[in-house]
Amino acid sequence: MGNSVQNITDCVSLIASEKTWIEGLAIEQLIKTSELKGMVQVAGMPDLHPGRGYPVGAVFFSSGKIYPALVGNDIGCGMSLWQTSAKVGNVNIERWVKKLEDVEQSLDDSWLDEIALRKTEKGILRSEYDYALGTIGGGNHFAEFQAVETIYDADEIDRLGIDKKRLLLLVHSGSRGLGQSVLTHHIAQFNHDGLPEDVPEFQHYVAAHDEAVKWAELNREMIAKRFLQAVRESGECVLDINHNLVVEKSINNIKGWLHRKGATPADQGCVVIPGSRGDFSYLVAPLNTLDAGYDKSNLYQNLHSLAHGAGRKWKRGDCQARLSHKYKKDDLLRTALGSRVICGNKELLYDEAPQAYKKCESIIEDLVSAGLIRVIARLRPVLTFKTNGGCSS
DNA sequence: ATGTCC
Repeated sequence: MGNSVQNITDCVSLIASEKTWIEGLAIEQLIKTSELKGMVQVAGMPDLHPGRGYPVGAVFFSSGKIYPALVGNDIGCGMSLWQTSAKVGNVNIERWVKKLEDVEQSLDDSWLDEIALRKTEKGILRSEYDYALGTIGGGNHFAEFQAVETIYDADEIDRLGIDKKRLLLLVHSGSRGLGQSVLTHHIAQFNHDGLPEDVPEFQHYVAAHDEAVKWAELNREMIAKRFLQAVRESGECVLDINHNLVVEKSINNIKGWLHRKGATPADQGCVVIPGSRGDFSYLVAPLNTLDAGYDKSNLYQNLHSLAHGAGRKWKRGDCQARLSHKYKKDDLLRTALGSRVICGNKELLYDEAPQAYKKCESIIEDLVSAGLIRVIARLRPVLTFKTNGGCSS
């Protein structure tokens, strides 16, 4: 395990083997973040890459104060995995492509009762962004139908209620404009400064944050339901995990705040670590402290977290220049794994191309050799939906 | 990341 955990400083660790390439700027950002007041320990995951000031694919544990800017605008962003009723061999993908034409519009009035009910059940009061419920958004967000390619742990697959003959639906989205508004409100008052636990704004932020997390969960639920309705199938949620949020946590007897910025929880059961749209995703089981032989010092180093994806290799905005000589727009609508891509936005088509990401397998290997996960299954992309919005030229 | 900025 030791060869996949690098101790950069006393309070900065990196869960990655020496052979995993990580951009220098991301490490610099990780170290800089560890120097914030009240910061106890930070950890980079193998998918670590630079963000705006702070790195993505990292977890930050602080004491006495929280840093909303570390969580960022997309509070509650995460992954939902749904089991669908569709049998893998029975699906005509091009027919589905046509059926998914309208899934980007606001949900129509037929959904109003269900939205009202689910908001009440989840305790969501805010309604300014209801028009965005059930929409994926841009960036790296997507909804992807996947087939179970290889099973490594059939018992766990059964426990999760997964039928390998049927397609899965993986939804990656967050709190859209709502989370953005929560961050903007904080920045307007405090810039990037943290909030000490004893100021009233601390509770205000935490309350707004927690509501945005629930809103993001409901957003993924509504996305899954509308996609299933569009292809005339049913489905059940297998798991839903947030990788962008701050939660209270005691680690090694220190009570503090765990900020996750693109870092999947390792303390909430099985999770999906998605590859790029042209790569496999992995269903994995985090190994917890109860597992024999688990080194407690290692638990501290990964701060109860795992990678949230394959990790960017190329910067957004660079990708079109790097790829357009070789791949025309239409070439990117199919992947090397034979999957189909829906994405009418040319910029996203290039920025989210598989070539812009590391191979997911290398991220998984690092987590396995660090002793942090066990692989349950490998999932193959069948149809990836990205936003059609924005420029389509 | 964002009914984003042009």
